[in-house]
Amino acid sequence: MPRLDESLLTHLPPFDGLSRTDIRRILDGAVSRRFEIGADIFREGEPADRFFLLLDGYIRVVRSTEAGEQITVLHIPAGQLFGIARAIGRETYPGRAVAAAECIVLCWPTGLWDDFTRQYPGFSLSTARTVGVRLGEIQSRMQELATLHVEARIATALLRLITQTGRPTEAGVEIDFPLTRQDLSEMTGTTLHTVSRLLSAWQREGVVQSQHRRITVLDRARLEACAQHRG
Amino acid sequence: MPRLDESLLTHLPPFDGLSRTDIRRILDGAVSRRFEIGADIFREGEPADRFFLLLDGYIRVVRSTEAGEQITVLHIPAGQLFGIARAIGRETYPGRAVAAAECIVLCWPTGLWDDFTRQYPGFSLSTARTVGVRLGEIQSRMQELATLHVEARIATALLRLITQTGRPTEAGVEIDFPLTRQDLSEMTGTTLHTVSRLLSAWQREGVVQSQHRRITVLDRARLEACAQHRG
DNA sequence: CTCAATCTTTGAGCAAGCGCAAAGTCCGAC
DNA sequence: GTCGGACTTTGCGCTTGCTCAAAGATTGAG
Repeated sequence: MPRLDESLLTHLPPFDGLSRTDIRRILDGAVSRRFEIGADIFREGEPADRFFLLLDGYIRVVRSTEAGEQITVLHIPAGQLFGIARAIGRETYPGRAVAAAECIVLCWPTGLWDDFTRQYPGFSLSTARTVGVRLGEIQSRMQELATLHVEARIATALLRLITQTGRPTEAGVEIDFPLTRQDLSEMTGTTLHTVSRLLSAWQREGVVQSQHRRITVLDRARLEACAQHRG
Repeated sequence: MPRLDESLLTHLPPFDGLSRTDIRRILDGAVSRRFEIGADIFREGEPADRFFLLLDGYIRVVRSTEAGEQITVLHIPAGQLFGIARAIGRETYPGRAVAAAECIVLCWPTGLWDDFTRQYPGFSLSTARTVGVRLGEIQSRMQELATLHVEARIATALLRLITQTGRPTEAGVEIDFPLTRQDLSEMTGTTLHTVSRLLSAWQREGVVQSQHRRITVLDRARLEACAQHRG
C-alpha cells in the first residue's frame, strides 16, 4: 500500500490543528480501502471493531425491518467520520453502511478510538459535534416523514442530494452517482412506483431530467417550492 | 431549599460507583425544580446553558414545523439526563422539553458539564451511552413512520408508553399521566381524529379503556398484534 | 352552579398514494 | 449481437386516512 499523504487529514475537523507528526502517526495506524458501488462497508449488528473516515464517495446507512423493507436513515458525505458506534457506547453497528458511490475510506481498529480521544484534545469534541449534527438531521427527517406529503419529501431528498453531491452540468445539477427509484423511495418512505410517477411528471414539466439511474435537477426553485408544500 | 439526599443519585448510571463525597459535591452544585404538567422546561433554540436529570415524571421533547405542527421526537423517562445538548457540541436546545407528567428535576449550569466529565471517569462514557440509546430510538421511530400504518404506529406508541410509565390496575395497565388524542397524534404523525376513531374501535373490542385524558391498556397482546401489521 | 375552555366523538366526502399487474427499456455479460 | 437481469413506466382499482364540520362530554374556574 502506498504511503498516505498527510494533506488528506490536515483540513478535516477531527484532525485539523494537529502537528505533522501526530497526523503521520494517525495515518500510519490506518488502512485505506476502496469500495465499489453497492458494496457493504459494514453490516447491521456486526461488532463495531473498526471506525472509518470517508475520503471520497458517498455512503448511505440503512436499516431493515423484519419484513425486509429497507429504509435509509442517514447519508454520509465525504470528509466525515462514520461507523463511530464506539463514540456512543455501542458494541455493534446499528445499521448497514452501503457505498452509494465508489468510496475511498480510511479505516482504524476501534482500539485506537480511545487513544485518539486521549491524545488529541479536539478529537473528542469534534466527534461529539458529528454525532450532534447527525442527531439533528435524523430528527429533521423524522419531522419531514411525519408532516410532509410524498411530493414534498421527494423534493427535499433531491435537494439534499444535489447540495451534498451535486455536480453542475450545462443543463443543471446532476446527482453524482447512480440512484434508482427504489433508492429514493427508501429515503422517503414511499414506493418506487410513486417516485417514478413523480419524476415522470417533473420531467414533463422540465423540473428534472432523468435517464437510467441518473438524475439531473434543472429547476431548483421549483423543487424548493414543492418541498414547502405542507400536507 | 432542603438539602438533597445522596441516595437520589447513587443508583443512576452516570453517577453510580462514585464516592459519597463526590455525590455530595455534585448535588451541592444542583438546583432541584418542580414542573407542572404542560410546563416548558426549555424551549427550542434557547441557549443550552443548563442540563438536567429527571428524578421523577415524564418528559416529551417536541419540534415545531414552520406551519406550527408539533411532533414529538423523544420521550424521556425518569432517571435519565436530558438537555445535554452540550454533550453533542450544540449551543442551543434542538427541541422544546415539555413536562408530560408532573416532573421533578435536578438542574446544573452547563459549565459544570466539563467538570463532571473531567473529574468523574465513568460520566463521559455513560452520557455517550445515553446519546447512543436516543439515537437508536429515534432511528426506530423513523423506521416506524416510514413503514408502518397508522394503526400499528399508534399501537406501538401505546406499548412504549405503558412499558415506560405504565401503572398496573385491576383491569390492565394505565398510562400514568394525562394524554390527549392530540398528544398521541403528535407522537405518531397522524391527526387527533384518526387517533380518536381508533381508540373508540379498540375500546369497543375491549383492547383499551379510555376516559378523558386517561388510557388503560386491557389487552396488551392484541395491541402487540396490531403493532406487527406491516403497511 | 354555571360557564368557558378544552377535549372527544362521529359523520360524510374525498384524494393521496399504495398494491398489483404488465409492458417497456437499459445495461452488462458472454 | 443476443440474452438475462435489473430498472422504469404506466394503468387501474381501491383503501387508508385526511379534511371539514358539528355536536357532545369533561373539567376547572369563579
